[in-house]
Amino acid sequence: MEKQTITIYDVAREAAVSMATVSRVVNGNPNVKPATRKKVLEVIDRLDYRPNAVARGLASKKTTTVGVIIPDVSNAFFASLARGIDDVATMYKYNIILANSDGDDQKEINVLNTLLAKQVDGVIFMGHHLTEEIRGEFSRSKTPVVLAGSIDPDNQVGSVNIDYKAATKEAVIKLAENGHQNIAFVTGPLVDPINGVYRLEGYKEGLKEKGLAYNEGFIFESEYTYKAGLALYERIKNSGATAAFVVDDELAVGLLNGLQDNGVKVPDDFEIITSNSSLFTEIARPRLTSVSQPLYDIGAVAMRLLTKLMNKEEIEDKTVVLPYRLTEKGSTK
Amino acid sequence: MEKQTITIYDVAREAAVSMATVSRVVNGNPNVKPATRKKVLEVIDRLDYRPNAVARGLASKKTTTVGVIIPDVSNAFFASLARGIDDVATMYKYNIILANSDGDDQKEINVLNTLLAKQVDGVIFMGHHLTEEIRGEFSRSKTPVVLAGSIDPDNQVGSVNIDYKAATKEAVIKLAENGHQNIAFVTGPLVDPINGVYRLEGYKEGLKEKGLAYNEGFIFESEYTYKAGLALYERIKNSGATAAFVVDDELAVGLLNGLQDNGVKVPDDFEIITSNSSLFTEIARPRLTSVSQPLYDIGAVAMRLLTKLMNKEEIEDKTVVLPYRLTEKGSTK
DNA sequence: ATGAAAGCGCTAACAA
DNA sequence: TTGTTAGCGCTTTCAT
Repeated sequence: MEKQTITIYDVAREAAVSMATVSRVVNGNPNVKPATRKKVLEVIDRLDYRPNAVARGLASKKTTTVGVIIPDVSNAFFASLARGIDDVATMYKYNIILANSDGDDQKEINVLNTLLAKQVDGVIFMGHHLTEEIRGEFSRSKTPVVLAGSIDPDNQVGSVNIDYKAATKEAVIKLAENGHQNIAFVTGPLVDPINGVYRLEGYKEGLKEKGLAYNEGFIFESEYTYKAGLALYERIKNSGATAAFVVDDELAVGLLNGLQDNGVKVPDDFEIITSNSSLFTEIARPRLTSVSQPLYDIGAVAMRLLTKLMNKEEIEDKTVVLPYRLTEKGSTK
Repeated sequence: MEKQTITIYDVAREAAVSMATVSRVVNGNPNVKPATRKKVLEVIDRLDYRPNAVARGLASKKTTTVGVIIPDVSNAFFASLARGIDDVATMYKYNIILANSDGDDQKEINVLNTLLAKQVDGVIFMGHHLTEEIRGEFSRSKTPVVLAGSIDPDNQVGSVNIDYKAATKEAVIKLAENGHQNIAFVTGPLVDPINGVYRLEGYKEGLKEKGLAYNEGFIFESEYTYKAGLALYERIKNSGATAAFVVDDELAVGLLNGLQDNGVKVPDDFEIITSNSSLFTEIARPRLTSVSQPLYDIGAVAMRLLTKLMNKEEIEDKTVVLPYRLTEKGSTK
């Protein structure tokens, strides 16, 4: 025969109190006489009672779980964000349902719908490009949403990012000041406004500030992979570029190895600035100069913001911009 | 005023059928007249009805979510497993609650309990060392558990791994055959039976097979971090070792860089075989020869096994051993 | 093929 | 301080 599950009713009976009282002690409600509380706790312990969170969720309309939509956990960039999210979630007694989307529009929609069906109290979204459709879903549902490392062009939902434009501008200026005239912009998909709008603007402004002309031939759109970076060597070399700002570390390490495997000296013959200061930037030889984004913190702050939203607290500004730094290592002079 | 949530009851009323019928069409039960089904679907569409998974979970005692306990998502090794898990979970209509434990015994227990409270249908556990306490919790609850990349000494729960002993033995033999007499075993915590029992045995057997003596001075226990690897250089050099088998890629790259930064040529003066064939082994120069563990597959197979357990299917063998390969790259001759 | 009705285990008024 | 009693939204017998 099946092991019978212990319910709040069993505890109430054994402790000779009402369910309401048991519920109160379980939930730490102060309106319980210490003696009663003690008695109830004793029974709970004796029966090994574990409150059923699903029943609680149905009754209270709160699940204490949040949905996290991530392109790919096995990507170091997003994994760092995810870790920050989970740590803060745990801190506030939430759990996260983690769902990979591969950045695919349809998967994002599907997964969002199943998360909402599961009554998550909030959603953290990471993705490259917010489609109209998903933004529609966001605004249609009353579940709070926060973007982590992703941008909503018109700030309907909360978001946490760095100032991509300023960071890129600073990096480009540095390369220009090191004497480079031909600076490549090695980027991920330009449909992502982080690349196609903010970073690209920063790149152009940086050039302009140093009196350099913008030239489309120096824009290299690519996947965010090591292999793509390796493969880029040939094209970049042919373009005549002598330095590059790269938006992703895997990509940058690929480019670095592509250059070095072909006898190009870094930083002597070619300088590189990359973007996330991940472990890759430490491992590479030379180590890569990089824009340091506080990835963990972006996740952590996004989750913290979400707790406030879920709590219906007043928010000063739902659009958070975290600081970045330019960390100089060995791939620049 | 609040937007009223649409329930199954609303749909039933509008469609002039019973809740039971609506439930049947939502769940694809064939016992519904096509005309009725059509009518109901129409209303569902019109009202934009979304079934509440929490209510469903309470009524059906199934949540279609599984708990995943992971030491650290931002570790590339575990992230790969997690990705495999999620992909298969999605395939079988499950979601995963992902919880980081840092390999901390107490956190593991806590998180397991909250997962069980949330009525997950199953649990996938990744961790270095199964404490008695957590094994007790596993056997006490009737929720199925599968270990991914972790070993249960007495196979109470399901698990998916590679043959660590054979892999290590093979690697050590290869190093011995390349002429090395002093082969270091660079390992993570030996309390983890994967290291302290299986790999260590493989190491010893490999030495024995090649007529080499075992010497404790060649065992280096370390954290799984790049920094720890870098720091190991000095000790390993002083030990007189001229080759190393390393159980973790980050650690191995650290050691590699430590050696090379100090002028030791790899593989000419020192050979290295590492263990996970992660991207790090590609990025390093020279690229690292490695035991290739199918990380994604370990996760995927673990999740697949869990679906069978949750489904109460008969399992031939709950202890799955996946194949590994020794992939030769540049850090061996 | 369809409906009625009893839960699932808990929270949250409201009363007392 | 404690108890009574409706639900929360759905699934699932059991009838019909």
